[in-house]
Amino acid sequence: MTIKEIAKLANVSSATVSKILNGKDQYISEATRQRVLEIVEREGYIPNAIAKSLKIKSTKTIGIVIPDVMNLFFSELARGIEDAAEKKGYSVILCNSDNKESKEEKYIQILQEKMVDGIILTASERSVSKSLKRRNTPMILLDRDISIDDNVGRIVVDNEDGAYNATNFLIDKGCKNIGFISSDNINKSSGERFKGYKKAILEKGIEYDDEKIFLQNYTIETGYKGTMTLLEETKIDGICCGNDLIAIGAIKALKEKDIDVPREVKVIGFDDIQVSQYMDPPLTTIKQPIYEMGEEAVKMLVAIIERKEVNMVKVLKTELIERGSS
Amino acid sequence: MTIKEIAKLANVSSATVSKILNGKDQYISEATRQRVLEIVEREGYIPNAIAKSLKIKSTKTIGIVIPDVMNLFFSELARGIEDAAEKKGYSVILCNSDNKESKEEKYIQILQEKMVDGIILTASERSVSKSLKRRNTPMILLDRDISIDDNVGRIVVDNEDGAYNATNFLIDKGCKNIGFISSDNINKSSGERFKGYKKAILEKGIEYDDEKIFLQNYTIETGYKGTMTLLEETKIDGICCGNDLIAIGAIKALKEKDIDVPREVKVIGFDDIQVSQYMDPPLTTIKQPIYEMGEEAVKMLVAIIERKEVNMVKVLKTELIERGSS
DNA sequence: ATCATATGGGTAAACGATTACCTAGTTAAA
DNA sequence: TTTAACTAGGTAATCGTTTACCCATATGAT
Repeated sequence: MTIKEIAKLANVSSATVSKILNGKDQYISEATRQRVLEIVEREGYIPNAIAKSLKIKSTKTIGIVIPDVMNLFFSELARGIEDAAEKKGYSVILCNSDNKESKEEKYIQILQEKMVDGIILTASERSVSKSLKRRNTPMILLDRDISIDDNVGRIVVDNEDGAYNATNFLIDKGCKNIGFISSDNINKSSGERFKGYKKAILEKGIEYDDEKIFLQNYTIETGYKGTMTLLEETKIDGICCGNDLIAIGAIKALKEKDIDVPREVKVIGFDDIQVSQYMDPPLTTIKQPIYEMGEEAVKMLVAIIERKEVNMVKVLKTELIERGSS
Repeated sequence: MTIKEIAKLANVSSATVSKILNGKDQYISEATRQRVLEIVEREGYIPNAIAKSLKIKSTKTIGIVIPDVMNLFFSELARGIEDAAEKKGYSVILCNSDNKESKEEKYIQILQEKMVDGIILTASERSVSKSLKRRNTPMILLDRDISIDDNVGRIVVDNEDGAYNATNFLIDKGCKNIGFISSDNINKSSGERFKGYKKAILEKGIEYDDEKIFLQNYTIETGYKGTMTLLEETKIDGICCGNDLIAIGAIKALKEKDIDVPREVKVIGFDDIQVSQYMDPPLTTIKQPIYEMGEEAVKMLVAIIERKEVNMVKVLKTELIERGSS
């Protein structure tokens, strides 16, 4: 079923059908309008958006590249993006990069071939210089900022401030030996959180101690391993975690060692992913407005696509959520 | 940059460029091949897949419609799908239906307009009759089976068997008063799990008691509310939960009531979502091969797209994972 | 010497929409 | 009565590929 066949059935030209279907029916009589619409309905005609896209040079589709939808943080981002996109009439193509630059580049290439109107990228750890250059598709960097001078939008959170507040919170609760477990800081957000941690302890006159730092990945396993390592090598009464998954792993390790949380060791996370509140003890954490970040990314991207004036960087605030783990 | 411009730069016709780019270069000299490829590289030419799709009538894209990517179960499904799709050269468009038939129908319409090669649907609770009829896009029903006679593929798990095993496990552990909390059973999978539960207790001579049943949603809240309700109205020493989220809510409620899990009340979940093992106590559950289900859905779908012979229904097995909650 | 086949490419018609421009009749204004 | 403007459509080029054919020339077989 094509628009031509519909046109034939209705005894009009395909132009007329097209105009009716697109609401450009100012100069179409109500009679033919109804007739055409009825035939469209009766025949179950489905417009071919591919053909349309080819002509109008817009696919009403955006691509998102994230490390892994199974990670609660990214799935919430994805959800925020999809919801906002749907409201604006866009579909979203989902790509999981597994934090691998190769997959990331491959996906960005494919997305451009598919002529997406824009791309939202939560970058893997290293910069993706090649595919990002000579790109003409609008792009937003979400959460993970990478240093490229290119013309991209950015949605980030004040990571340093968040970690600073987290650490201060632990200090105020009486902690004197605070560990820091996070992703290794070639990635910018983790680096900023580390800075916030350091700033807080130094300000309060606590000595910085390399042995209290464990940097690996943003995973539960890292939290577990990191805590076990810190426990062996040094004395701690508080752990500032780079994200909630790490905090979950940390608590698991502490429990196994029969160390009471929060009495003996206090733990604070970062992100406030959905399950955090259901952990035992419920996680105290620095809440990122994850869903909202996704939404903001879409808003900025669509504004760029529509060639509106926009501020190319938006920094969102974090918020400390006190629960049971500290 | 179009193929024609590349052709002009290389002093060949666009047909030649197209053939080279698509590996149909049997009758192209190595010299021109190299020359064209170099120009393509130098100019950063990106093929327009939209134009290609229009011509070859295939978009190498599939659509997935799930209730909510933020739900761990569905995000794992989505990941399984995306990974398998990528291996087969397909991209995936992600749609969240929020369990609403209206959104579901809207998305299915859009996906068809975008000429996806196939659709994977985890249906919302009620049947989506209208948009599923007169469809000519291949479709797989994943996890949630709905009764349509139409020509669709199906990937399901043996839900009845899983719940049967779960309940039997609780009985073998000594439970005599087993509650059942799940989604209300207009949706088929929950209905089957309920049947498995009932079958198990009746077989062991335990009387069926309506008061021990609480059916609402597949959410943490339902688990919490359901447990509180059962605790008030009746006596229980075991809870068979329709999924892990419910189990998480149940444990939360039991802890609040200072009831020890698993000593006083044993809890078993269903799904084995990622975080289950990190709960306290770690969840005993009926593991569904979630990721694999996503993969299988893609395999079946691609087989249908490529017009291969396939069995239109695949039933996967569950497995009991014993952890700390029972 | 002739014919068949392999080699290296080019021409142009699709694919299914959109839309700038055209036509022709009707109304209204001058 | 002429003309401008509005109404209700139609024509056909175009978007960027792919691919069924077509056309040479070269090579080999008979």
